[in-house]
Amino acid sequence: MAAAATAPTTLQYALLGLLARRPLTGYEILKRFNRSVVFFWHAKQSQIYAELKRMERLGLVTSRVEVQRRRPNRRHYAMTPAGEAVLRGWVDARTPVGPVKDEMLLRTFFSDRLPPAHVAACLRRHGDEHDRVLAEFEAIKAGLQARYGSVEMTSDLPLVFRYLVLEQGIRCERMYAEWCRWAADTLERRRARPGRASPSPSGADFIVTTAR
Amino acid sequence: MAAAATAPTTLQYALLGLLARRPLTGYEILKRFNRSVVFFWHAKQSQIYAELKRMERLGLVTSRVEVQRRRPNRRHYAMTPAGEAVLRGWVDARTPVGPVKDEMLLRTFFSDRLPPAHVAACLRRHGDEHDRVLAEFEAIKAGLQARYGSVEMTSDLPLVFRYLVLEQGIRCERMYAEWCRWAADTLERRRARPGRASPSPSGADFIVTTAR
DNA sequence: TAGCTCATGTAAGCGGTTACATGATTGC
DNA sequence: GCAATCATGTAACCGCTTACATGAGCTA
Repeated sequence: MAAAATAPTTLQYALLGLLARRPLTGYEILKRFNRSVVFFWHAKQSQIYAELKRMERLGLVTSRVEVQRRRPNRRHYAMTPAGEAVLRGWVDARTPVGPVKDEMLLRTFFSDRLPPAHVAACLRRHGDEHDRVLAEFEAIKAGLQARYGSVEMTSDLPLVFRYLVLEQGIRCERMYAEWCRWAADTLERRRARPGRASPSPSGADFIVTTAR
Repeated sequence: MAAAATAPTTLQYALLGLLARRPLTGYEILKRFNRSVVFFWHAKQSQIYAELKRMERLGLVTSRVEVQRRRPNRRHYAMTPAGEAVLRGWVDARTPVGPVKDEMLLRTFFSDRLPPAHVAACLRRHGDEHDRVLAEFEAIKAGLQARYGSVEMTSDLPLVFRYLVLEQGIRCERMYAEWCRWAADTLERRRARPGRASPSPSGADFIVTTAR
């Protein structure tokens, strides 16, 4: 039951969260992870199995092997009291507004050497991608509502939280798709105008004003 | 001029993008990076310096040292034709809709063991954080507009692209802040109702329907 | 006198991806 | 017969963070 000297990783919290309701095998954790958590926190199979092992060494979970005859053996994991304490502490903590990594924005930022009409077309294609994801999310929402009723109606608390994060996904995809279209429109509207190469400031950077 | 066997990393594209206009010293690259690119692609100083070295070995950039008397020596980097080709190829490529990592959503997803009123309060606090960032971005936009005119008006193409990505940041922060408030409202509205612990489905996961 | 700017680098370590290995069972 | 499912693991590698080192000059 060696106490964790270093702060747990986010993935550990995710796995503890999945184990919070009841014990699961590694494979079950993997499957559930890929059907729920993966939409907002991704990890590969190899990392998940490795992390579970590590968590056992840290005393956050315990495990036992079940021997099966016609199937590969499987390992059952259960959360320890220490694990539960860690999970509770984390859920209750503040979330920092972490730094962004968005390759599309980076690409757009450096797209001034391409013909604007072409960039506009790329933006529209990207917007279509987000529309597709959006449609997927909305289908999931519709499915949930059909089975269990709306957020307001259900008496199932965990379900409510699933609704909340799902809604964030929907809003995020919608926002991104709309931005793509708006950006494409803006570029194309400009095309009608003069639109010379680069006369004025340009060397100036993103930040121009404000404290800090 | 050894050709790159492995695909360049995104950070390399970012650095090439900064070098595209004119040669810069490592320190200048670092400063510009932290005033523009960092808003949508972050990297630490140590990584940037190391990456520039690596890019020179790969033939994407060249460098020469300038000896200074009253200041530390500095290294000037310039993009090679190979680097320019790599950059052009990348800018013109498709962007995949990369996987998400959002600790706030993960935390919310597993918040069913906390009192809903408390979770609502956390969500509001988080929303305030995003409001703060939003205000910062809008101040930057206002500053740009005051100096160089609106997106529609400027004849400076690179500036247009700065406007575009800035707008995405603004929309993203606004969306997030609004979602936080909506989620908090939803939880609080539920509190008035019965709101039992967990009778019905719960074990069911995120995905309930749809193809794939 | 303290602390910031200029200016570049190295080293340890971790989080995460890619890829590989195994092999019976079940469904089309 | 072919593919997918079940079920767990290891090993190499890479991107990135953290931390440290240096030291002159300028500004409050």
